[in-house]
Amino acid sequence: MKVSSQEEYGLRCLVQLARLPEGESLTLAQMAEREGISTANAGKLLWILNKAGLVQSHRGMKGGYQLARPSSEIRLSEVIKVLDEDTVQEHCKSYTGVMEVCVHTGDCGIRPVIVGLHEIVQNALSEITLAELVGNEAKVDATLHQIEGLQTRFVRTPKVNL
Amino acid sequence: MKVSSQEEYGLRCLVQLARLPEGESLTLAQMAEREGISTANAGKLLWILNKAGLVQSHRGMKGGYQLARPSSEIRLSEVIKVLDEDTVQEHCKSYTGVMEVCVHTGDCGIRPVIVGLHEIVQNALSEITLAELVGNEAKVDATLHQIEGLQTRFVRTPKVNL
DNA sequence: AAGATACATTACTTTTTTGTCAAGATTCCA
DNA sequence: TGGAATCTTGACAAAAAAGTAATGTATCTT
Repeated sequence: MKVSSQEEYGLRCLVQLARLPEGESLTLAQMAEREGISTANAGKLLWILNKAGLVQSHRGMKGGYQLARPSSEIRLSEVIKVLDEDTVQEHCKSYTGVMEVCVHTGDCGIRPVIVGLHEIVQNALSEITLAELVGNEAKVDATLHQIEGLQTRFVRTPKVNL
Repeated sequence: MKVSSQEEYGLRCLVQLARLPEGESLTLAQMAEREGISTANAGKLLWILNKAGLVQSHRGMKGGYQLARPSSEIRLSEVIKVLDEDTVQEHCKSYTGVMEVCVHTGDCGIRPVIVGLHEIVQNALSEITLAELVGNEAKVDATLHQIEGLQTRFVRTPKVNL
């Protein structure tokens, strides 16, 4: 279970855009330099993000990329989903598909782990927006640890008073 | 963010072993057949699991593999960690290492996402043991959804009466 | 002790994922 | 209008992961 290169760099590019003052944009060359990746690679990533409607591009001089929506309206769950869509398709037509080919019949116990894990991750990521990632390490850290903390607490003690 | 092939098949092999009556074992050939993978591949997976101390092997006739501990004492968090250890090393010397090479200085907001995600996943997996995966889809599903449910509920409503 | 069975280990092949290149299309500016 | 800047796109190359093969070593049975 790991974050792919494409996910990581793609997310970083979006954070760069989220940092910009209203109305400004970044060219591929600028983006590449800021993230320490090649221009070609940045081009590919931004192309994916553009196709998915997360960023808007403009060609020619004065061209570049900017976010398609305010950073506070872009959740990480959406970002990650877009960035590994291609990959996920293959492993087995997304996690549901795993099962149709799976040698385990029905009641095997593994299916819910795979599917459930995916849900848990999406769930956690849906609590964070791009805006929260902008120059704000402490805050994000707190958000995530709040999730983890509660999780641990309540799960380990099945019945709690609500 | 996806479950690698090695993680999935490795886990499946362990579940096969967990299903066995006390004292019995499975050979590579049996394991391979039951999971629909090649014997060579099963050999590699079991070798990793053996090195990590999760299973015990015995050679020669009457040989095979069995769990090194009762299935109720093997948590999925440990299993997954063992199965992608090699892979994780490379991406950037485990998630902490990412940062030493990272072009982002200190307060970038991305680090806690990567690290935090990893923690959340480990956390969820540490709540499940191999024993719970044995022929018991409904139960695992409930466990995981309980985690997710609580998570969503509490995080979305920042202040709750406890 | 010999031979058969089964794991151990390393090197190699194939497939998948990443990353690069190059030719084309659009936009801006003079 | 022409040229420079910049994104677009598909083909290609390199690196990583997954899977296979082959040779070696331990254990059991007779």
